[in-house]
Amino acid sequence: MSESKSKLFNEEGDLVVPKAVVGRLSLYLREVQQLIRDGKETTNSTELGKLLRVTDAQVRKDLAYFGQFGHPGVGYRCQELVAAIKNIMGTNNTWNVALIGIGNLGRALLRYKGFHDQGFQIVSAFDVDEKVIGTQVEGVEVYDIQDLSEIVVEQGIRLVAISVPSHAAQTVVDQVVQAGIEGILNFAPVTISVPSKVRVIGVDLAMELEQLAFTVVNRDSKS
Amino acid sequence: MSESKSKLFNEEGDLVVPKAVVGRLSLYLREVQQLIRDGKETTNSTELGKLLRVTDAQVRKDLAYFGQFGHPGVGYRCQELVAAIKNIMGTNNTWNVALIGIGNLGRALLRYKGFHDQGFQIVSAFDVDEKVIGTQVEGVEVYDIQDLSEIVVEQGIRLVAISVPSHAAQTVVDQVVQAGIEGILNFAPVTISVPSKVRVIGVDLAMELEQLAFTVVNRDSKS
DNA sequence: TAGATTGTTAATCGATTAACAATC
DNA sequence: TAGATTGTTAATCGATTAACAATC
Repeated sequence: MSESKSKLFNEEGDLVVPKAVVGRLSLYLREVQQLIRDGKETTNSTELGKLLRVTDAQVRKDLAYFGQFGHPGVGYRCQELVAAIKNIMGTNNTWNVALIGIGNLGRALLRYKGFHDQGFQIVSAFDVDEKVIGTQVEGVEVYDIQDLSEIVVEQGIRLVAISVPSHAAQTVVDQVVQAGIEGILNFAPVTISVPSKVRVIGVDLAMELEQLAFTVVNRDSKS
Repeated sequence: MSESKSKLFNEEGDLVVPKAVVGRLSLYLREVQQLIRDGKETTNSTELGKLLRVTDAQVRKDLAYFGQFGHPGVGYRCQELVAAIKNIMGTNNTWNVALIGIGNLGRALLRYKGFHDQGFQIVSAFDVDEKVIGTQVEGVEVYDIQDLSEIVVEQGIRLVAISVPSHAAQTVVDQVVQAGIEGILNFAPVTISVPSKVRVIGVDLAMELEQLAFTVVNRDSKS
């Protein structure tokens, strides 16, 4: 029954949830996971609002886009809410991820422990450099990027992280798209072109510093 | 004369530019820099809009928050526009940045070439591990974090990047704030508390993958 | 039951877009 | 001059907030 997702989409098949809401959903998840570590059983929209610096109404509205997870008079049970948000984000099961580009950043990503806890596992790595192809980095095999299509199918990989030099990014993206990848996390500081069916999120580290510089230079009176 | 910035602030001293505009400003900068590399002398709001997938009206309005950089009938001269945006972002001069936490990610950030081009230089690194204190990584000296206040003054450092384990993040942040740092780029996947005068931008890599997973799972009909 | 807190509607606020006179 | 494109105003659209009946 295709009705199960009906609230998230309108008649034209467009996602009806504001993009900002999805961003906050990840933040709610992170905070509630922290509350659980702190030993809390339940939370509520006021508490979550304070943690994220949004209003309580915003918290309730954000969550209500996806269903009814709260208990009037009680609040939200932490474990329940975590399960619900993971379900929405699609991270209740682990995603196999491929890493493309074994430079400095790529190696750091391979060693990064934070992915696993949130349901992501880098299961294979790819490069063009013959010196690294065939080796293992952090227990992850490095393959020739030419073998991408094959390995992707073999290992059920739907997402890739790309950490190649900017000049190589579009070529790699084309290969990745060709291999049937559905989502790309792009660390190269360039805009890449993909068919509309493929999702892209770009992370530009220099740009983040730039945004920080702006907020420091154009500081206003309050937070 | 405090009138020079008057357009960006209202009577209460609050920044009057939508946050989303500042984000796009960095994207305009990146695109125009690319256009220059491609040999283009001028661009216009229609072209920039297509590159960023926003309307031409949005481009003109965004830039107009900060002044008049365009030439009716001509468009925007690329070099001029780059200079103008760098001026707005505060990156027309180089920022000295300190890196805190020399783990996997920290080392990758030290080696990352992309910062320099956008006006950022990591001039010193800090850790608590005696084994790395006193060594150099990529030509950058690693200091004891206890020496932070001293070095920060010495080297004119106003921004730091923090890549320490989550459990250490808040302690490090407190030290950083104590040392008079004005802006923090936080790679630890936790919310940190700072006085309102200090700016923070958080980069949570697992969260980015999570956002990507969401867009893949809840794919709508169009881009 | 009384108190707390949700989910949801209506009102408010802010951001985007369309349109066009001014300019080169 | 005719054509192109800006900067800006007004109209539209979308997101946030306030308020409250429903619920535990």
